[in-house]
Amino acid sequence: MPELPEVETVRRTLKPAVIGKTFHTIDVRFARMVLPETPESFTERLKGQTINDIKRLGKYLIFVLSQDTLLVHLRMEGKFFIKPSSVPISKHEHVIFYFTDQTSLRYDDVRKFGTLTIKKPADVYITPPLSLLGYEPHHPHLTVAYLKEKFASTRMIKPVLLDQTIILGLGNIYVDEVLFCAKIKPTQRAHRLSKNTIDKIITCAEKVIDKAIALGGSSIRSYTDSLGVTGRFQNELMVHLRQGEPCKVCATPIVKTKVAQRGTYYCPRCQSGRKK
DNA sequence: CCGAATTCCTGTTGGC
DNA sequence: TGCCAACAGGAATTCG
Repeated sequence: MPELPEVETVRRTLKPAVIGKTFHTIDVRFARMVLPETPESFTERLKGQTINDIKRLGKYLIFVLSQDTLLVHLRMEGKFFIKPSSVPISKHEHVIFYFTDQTSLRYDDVRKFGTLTIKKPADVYITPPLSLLGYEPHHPHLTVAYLKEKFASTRMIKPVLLDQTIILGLGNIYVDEVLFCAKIKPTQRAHRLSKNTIDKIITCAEKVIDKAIALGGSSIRSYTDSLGVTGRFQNELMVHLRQGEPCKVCATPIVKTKVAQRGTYYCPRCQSGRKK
Protein backbone atom coordinates (compact mmCIF):
# COMPACT_ATOMS: atom_id res chain seq x y z
CA MET A 1 0.00 0.00 0.00
CA PRO A 2 2.25 2.75 -1.19
CA GLU A 3 1.37 6.04 0.48
CA LEU A 4 3.04 9.41 0.01
CA PRO A 5 6.48 8.38 1.40
CA GLU A 6 6.61 5.19 -0.66
CA VAL A 7 5.47 6.94 -3.86
CA GLU A 8 8.08 9.65 -3.29
CA THR A 9 10.73 6.94 -2.82
CA VAL A 10 9.65 5.32 -6.09
CA ARG A 11 9.83 8.70 -7.82
CA ARG A 12 13.32 9.41 -6.56
CA THR A 13 14.71 6.01 -7.54
CA LEU A 14 12.90 5.74 -10.85
CA LYS A 15 13.53 9.23 -12.20
CA PRO A 16 17.31 9.03 -12.78
CA ALA A 17 16.88 5.56 -14.30
CA VAL A 18 14.39 6.51 -17.03
CA ILE A 19 14.84 10.21 -17.69
CA GLY A 20 15.56 10.90 -21.37
CA LYS A 21 14.43 7.46 -22.51
CA THR A 22 12.02 7.10 -25.44
CA PHE A 23 9.19 4.57 -25.78
CA HIS A 24 9.73 2.24 -28.74
CA THR A 25 6.49 0.37 -28.10
CA ILE A 26 4.21 -0.57 -25.22
CA ASP A 27 2.57 -3.89 -24.37
CA VAL A 28 -0.67 -3.55 -22.39
CA ARG A 29 -1.78 -6.95 -21.13
CA PHE A 30 -4.63 -5.89 -18.83
CA ALA A 31 -6.96 -3.48 -20.62
CA ARG A 32 -8.85 -2.10 -17.60
CA MET A 33 -5.64 -0.61 -16.25
CA VAL A 34 -5.37 2.02 -19.02
CA LEU A 35 -9.02 3.11 -19.23
CA PRO A 36 -10.46 5.12 -20.90
CA GLU A 37 -7.83 4.21 -23.50
CA THR A 38 -7.74 0.78 -25.12
CA PRO A 39 -4.43 -1.12 -25.18
CA GLU A 40 -4.09 -0.12 -28.84
CA SER A 41 -4.85 3.60 -28.41
CA PHE A 42 -2.66 3.76 -25.29
CA THR A 43 0.28 2.34 -27.20
CA GLU A 44 -0.29 4.43 -30.33
CA ARG A 45 -0.52 7.64 -28.36
CA LEU A 46 2.61 7.16 -26.26
CA LYS A 47 4.88 5.47 -28.80
CA GLY A 48 7.83 7.72 -29.70
CA GLN A 49 7.44 9.98 -26.64
CA THR A 50 10.36 10.68 -24.32
CA ILE A 51 10.23 10.83 -20.50
CA ASN A 52 11.32 14.35 -19.54
CA ASP A 53 10.50 14.30 -15.82
CA ILE A 54 8.68 12.42 -13.06
CA LYS A 55 6.70 14.48 -10.58
CA ARG A 56 4.35 13.48 -7.78
CA LEU A 57 1.19 14.79 -6.19
CA GLY A 58 -0.10 12.87 -3.18
CA LYS A 59 0.05 9.21 -4.16
CA TYR A 60 0.05 9.92 -7.91
CA LEU A 61 3.16 9.68 -10.07
CA ILE A 62 3.18 12.17 -12.94
CA PHE A 63 5.32 11.19 -15.93
CA VAL A 64 6.01 14.30 -17.97
CA LEU A 65 6.46 13.14 -21.56
CA SER A 66 7.43 15.04 -24.67
CA GLN A 67 3.80 15.51 -25.78
CA ASP A 68 1.51 14.05 -23.11
CA THR A 69 1.45 13.41 -19.37
CA LEU A 70 1.01 9.94 -17.90
CA LEU A 71 -0.70 9.76 -14.52
CA VAL A 72 0.01 6.58 -12.54
CA HIS A 73 -1.60 5.44 -9.30
CA LEU A 74 0.01 2.37 -7.70
CA ARG A 75 -2.98 1.68 -5.43
CA MET A 76 -2.24 -1.36 -3.28
CA GLU A 77 0.66 -3.21 -4.81
CA GLY A 78 1.79 -1.40 -7.94
CA LYS A 79 5.55 -1.45 -8.58
CA PHE A 80 7.94 -0.50 -11.34
CA PHE A 81 10.91 -2.50 -12.50
CA ILE A 82 13.55 -1.77 -15.11
CA LYS A 83 14.79 -4.80 -17.04
CA PRO A 84 16.51 -5.53 -20.32
CA SER A 85 13.85 -5.89 -23.01
CA SER A 86 14.88 -9.49 -23.58
CA VAL A 87 13.88 -10.64 -20.08
CA PRO A 88 10.62 -12.67 -20.28
CA ILE A 89 7.45 -11.00 -19.00
CA SER A 90 6.57 -12.27 -15.55
CA LYS A 91 3.12 -13.12 -14.26
CA HIS A 92 2.17 -9.78 -12.71
CA GLU A 93 3.73 -7.40 -15.22
CA HIS A 94 0.67 -5.88 -16.89
CA VAL A 95 2.10 -2.92 -18.81
CA ILE A 96 5.56 -3.09 -20.37
CA PHE A 97 7.13 0.07 -21.80
CA TYR A 98 9.89 -0.92 -24.22
CA PHE A 99 12.47 1.83 -24.68
CA THR A 100 14.54 2.40 -27.81
CA ASP A 101 17.74 1.41 -25.94
CA GLN A 102 16.77 -2.28 -25.38
CA THR A 103 15.70 -1.67 -21.78
CA SER A 104 12.11 -1.70 -20.51
CA LEU A 105 10.03 -0.20 -17.72
CA ARG A 106 7.55 -2.72 -16.32
CA TYR A 107 4.43 -1.99 -14.31
CA ASP A 108 3.88 -4.92 -11.95
CA ASP A 109 0.70 -5.20 -9.88
CA VAL A 110 -0.52 -8.40 -8.23
CA ARG A 111 -4.00 -7.10 -7.48
CA LYS A 112 -4.46 -5.14 -10.70
CA PHE A 113 -5.85 -2.11 -8.83
CA GLY A 114 -3.40 0.40 -10.26
CA THR A 115 -4.31 2.86 -13.02
CA LEU A 116 -2.36 4.50 -15.86
CA THR A 117 -4.09 7.49 -17.44
CA ILE A 118 -2.95 9.70 -20.29
CA LYS A 119 -3.64 13.43 -19.91
CA LYS A 120 -3.00 16.45 -22.08
CA PRO A 121 -0.46 18.60 -20.18
CA ALA A 122 -2.90 21.53 -20.00
CA ASP A 123 -5.54 19.33 -18.33
CA VAL A 124 -3.48 17.43 -15.76
CA TYR A 125 -4.06 19.66 -12.76
CA ILE A 126 -7.44 21.12 -13.69
CA THR A 127 -9.34 17.87 -14.31
CA PRO A 128 -10.10 14.94 -11.99
CA PRO A 129 -8.54 13.22 -10.26
CA LEU A 130 -5.81 15.78 -9.47
CA SER A 131 -8.18 18.74 -9.48
CA LEU A 132 -10.12 17.19 -6.59
CA LEU A 133 -7.18 16.64 -4.24
CA GLY A 134 -6.56 18.51 -1.00
CA TYR A 135 -3.23 19.75 0.35
CA GLU A 136 -0.15 17.75 1.28
CA PRO A 137 1.59 18.14 4.63
CA HIS A 138 3.85 21.26 4.42
CA HIS A 139 1.58 22.96 1.88
CA PRO A 140 1.03 26.56 3.02
CA HIS A 141 -2.74 26.19 2.56
CA LEU A 142 -2.91 23.28 5.01
CA THR A 143 -3.88 25.43 8.00
CA VAL A 144 -5.97 24.98 11.14
CA ALA A 145 -8.66 27.22 9.63
CA TYR A 146 -8.80 25.12 6.45
CA LEU A 147 -9.08 21.86 8.40
CA LYS A 148 -11.60 23.28 10.87
CA GLU A 149 -13.90 23.85 7.88
CA LYS A 150 -13.19 20.46 6.30
CA PHE A 151 -13.69 18.70 9.64
CA ALA A 152 -17.22 20.07 10.02
CA SER A 153 -18.68 16.60 9.77
CA THR A 154 -19.93 13.86 12.05
CA ARG A 155 -17.59 11.37 10.40
CA MET A 156 -14.90 9.72 12.47
CA ILE A 157 -11.44 11.28 12.22
CA LYS A 158 -9.83 8.19 10.69
CA PRO A 159 -11.88 8.10 7.46
CA VAL A 160 -11.58 11.90 7.29
CA LEU A 161 -7.77 11.69 7.34
CA LEU A 162 -7.90 9.01 4.64
CA ASP A 163 -9.98 11.36 2.46
CA GLN A 164 -7.60 12.64 -0.23
CA THR A 165 -9.72 15.72 -0.91
CA ILE A 166 -8.75 17.09 2.53
CA ILE A 167 -5.19 16.10 3.50
CA LEU A 168 -3.24 14.55 0.67
CA GLY A 169 -0.98 11.53 0.88
CA LEU A 170 -1.96 9.66 4.06
CA GLY A 171 -3.07 6.03 3.79
CA ASN A 172 -3.96 3.40 6.33
CA ILE A 173 -0.48 3.04 7.85
CA TYR A 174 0.32 6.73 8.26
CA VAL A 175 -3.15 7.72 9.46
CA ASP A 176 -2.74 5.30 12.36
CA GLU A 177 0.70 6.75 13.08
CA VAL A 178 -0.46 10.37 12.84
CA LEU A 179 -3.40 9.69 15.19
CA PHE A 180 -1.04 8.09 17.71
CA CYS A 181 1.32 11.05 17.47
CA ALA A 182 -1.54 13.50 18.01
CA LYS A 183 -3.04 11.32 20.79
CA ILE A 184 -6.45 11.06 19.13
CA LYS A 185 -8.69 8.00 19.17
CA PRO A 186 -9.46 6.91 15.57
CA THR A 187 -13.22 6.87 16.24
CA GLN A 188 -13.30 10.45 17.56
CA ARG A 189 -15.78 12.54 15.55
CA ALA A 190 -13.99 15.08 13.36
CA HIS A 191 -16.23 18.05 14.21
CA ARG A 192 -15.49 17.69 17.92
CA LEU A 193 -11.75 18.30 17.56
CA SER A 194 -10.40 21.54 19.04
CA LYS A 195 -8.17 23.93 17.11
CA ASN A 196 -5.33 22.88 19.33
CA THR A 197 -5.86 19.23 18.41
CA ILE A 198 -6.16 20.08 14.71
CA ASP A 199 -2.85 21.89 14.96
CA LYS A 200 -1.34 18.73 16.41
CA ILE A 201 -2.66 16.74 13.42
CA ILE A 202 -0.85 19.09 11.02
CA THR A 203 2.39 18.95 13.00
CA CYS A 204 2.23 15.18 13.37
CA ALA A 205 1.41 14.59 9.70
CA GLU A 206 4.48 16.59 8.71
CA LYS A 207 6.68 14.87 11.25
CA VAL A 208 5.55 11.32 10.35
CA ILE A 209 5.71 11.86 6.59
CA ASP A 210 9.14 13.57 6.73
CA LYS A 211 10.65 10.78 8.78
CA ALA A 212 9.12 8.08 6.56
CA ILE A 213 10.48 9.73 3.39
CA ALA A 214 13.91 10.04 4.99
CA LEU A 215 13.87 6.29 5.67
CA GLY A 216 12.68 5.32 2.19
CA GLY A 217 9.10 4.49 3.22
CA SER A 218 7.80 1.37 4.95
CA SER A 219 8.37 -2.12 3.56
CA ILE A 220 5.46 -4.10 4.92
CA ARG A 221 3.61 -6.92 3.24
CA SER A 222 4.59 -6.91 -0.41
CA TYR A 223 5.78 -3.36 -0.81
CA THR A 224 9.33 -2.74 -1.99
CA ASP A 225 10.44 0.25 -3.97
CA SER A 226 11.04 0.26 -7.69
CA LEU A 227 14.63 -0.85 -7.50
CA GLY A 228 14.01 -3.47 -4.85
CA VAL A 229 15.62 -1.41 -2.10
CA THR A 230 14.05 -1.94 1.30
CA GLY A 231 12.39 0.92 3.16
CA ARG A 232 13.18 1.20 6.85
CA PHE A 233 10.26 3.09 8.38
CA GLN A 234 8.46 -0.15 9.33
CA ASN A 235 10.88 -0.36 12.27
CA GLU A 236 9.68 3.04 13.47
CA LEU A 237 5.96 2.26 13.50
CA MET A 238 4.41 3.08 16.87
CA VAL A 239 1.06 1.31 16.43
CA HIS A 240 0.46 -0.04 12.92
CA LEU A 241 0.67 -3.87 12.79
CA ARG A 242 1.65 -3.91 16.49
CA GLN A 243 -1.48 -5.61 17.86
CA GLY A 244 -0.85 -6.97 21.36
CA GLU A 245 2.65 -5.50 21.55
CA PRO A 246 3.42 -2.92 24.25
CA CYS A 247 2.95 0.75 23.40
CA LYS A 248 6.40 2.31 23.03
CA VAL A 249 5.27 5.19 25.26
CA CYS A 250 3.17 3.62 28.05
CA ALA A 251 3.58 -0.18 27.56
CA THR A 252 -0.18 -0.75 27.26
CA PRO A 253 -0.88 -3.45 24.63
CA ILE A 254 -1.77 -1.99 21.23
CA VAL A 255 -5.34 -2.77 20.17
CA LYS A 256 -6.53 -3.69 16.68
CA THR A 257 -10.09 -2.83 15.65
CA LYS A 258 -11.94 -2.05 12.47
CA VAL A 259 -12.84 1.55 11.70
CA ALA A 260 -14.62 2.41 8.48
CA GLN A 261 -13.80 -1.04 7.08
CA ARG A 262 -10.06 -0.59 7.72
CA GLY A 263 -7.80 -2.49 10.04
CA THR A 264 -6.96 0.12 12.70
CA TYR A 265 -4.30 0.05 15.41
CA TYR A 266 -4.15 2.38 18.40
CA CYS A 267 -3.00 2.66 22.00
CA PRO A 268 -6.08 2.58 24.27
CA ARG A 269 -4.25 4.61 26.92
CA CYS A 270 -2.31 7.23 24.94
CA GLN A 271 -5.28 7.79 22.60
CA SER A 272 -8.06 7.66 25.19
CA GLY A 273 -8.88 11.35 24.94
CA ARG A 274 -8.36 11.73 28.68
CA LYS A 275 -5.52 13.40 30.49
CA LYS A 276 -3.27 11.05 32.44
C1' DC B 1 -25.85 16.50 -0.46
C1' DC B 2 -23.90 13.34 2.95
C1' DG B 3 -22.02 9.27 4.57
C1' DA B 4 -21.91 4.34 4.47
C1' DA B 5 -21.45 0.22 1.79
C1' DT B 6 -19.82 -2.10 -2.20
C1' DT B 7 -16.69 -3.07 -5.83
C1' DC B 8 -12.38 -4.18 -8.12
C1' DC B 9 -8.37 -8.18 -7.56
C1' DT B 10 -5.43 -12.27 -5.96
C1' DG B 11 -1.93 -13.98 -2.65
C1' DT B 12 -1.86 -15.04 2.12
C1' DT B 13 -3.69 -16.51 6.41
C1' DG B 14 -6.47 -18.94 9.71
C1' DG B 15 -9.80 -22.26 11.14
C1' DC B 16 -11.30 -26.90 11.14
C1' DT C 1 -2.19 -31.94 5.43
C1' DG C 2 -5.86 -30.04 2.67
C1' DC C 3 -9.54 -27.14 1.71
C1' DC C 4 -11.87 -22.91 1.57
C1' DA C 5 -13.63 -18.72 3.53
C1' DA C 6 -11.98 -14.59 5.24
C1' DC C 7 -8.87 -10.97 4.82
C1' DA C 8 -5.90 -7.11 3.04
C1' DG C 9 -7.23 -2.06 1.18
C1' DG C 10 -7.40 3.19 -2.26
C1' DA C 11 -10.64 5.27 -4.38
C1' DA C 12 -14.51 5.13 -7.73
C1' DT C 13 -19.16 3.91 -7.73
C1' DT C 14 -23.57 2.73 -5.84
C1' DC C 15 -26.93 2.88 -2.31
C1' DG C 16 -29.92 4.70 1.38
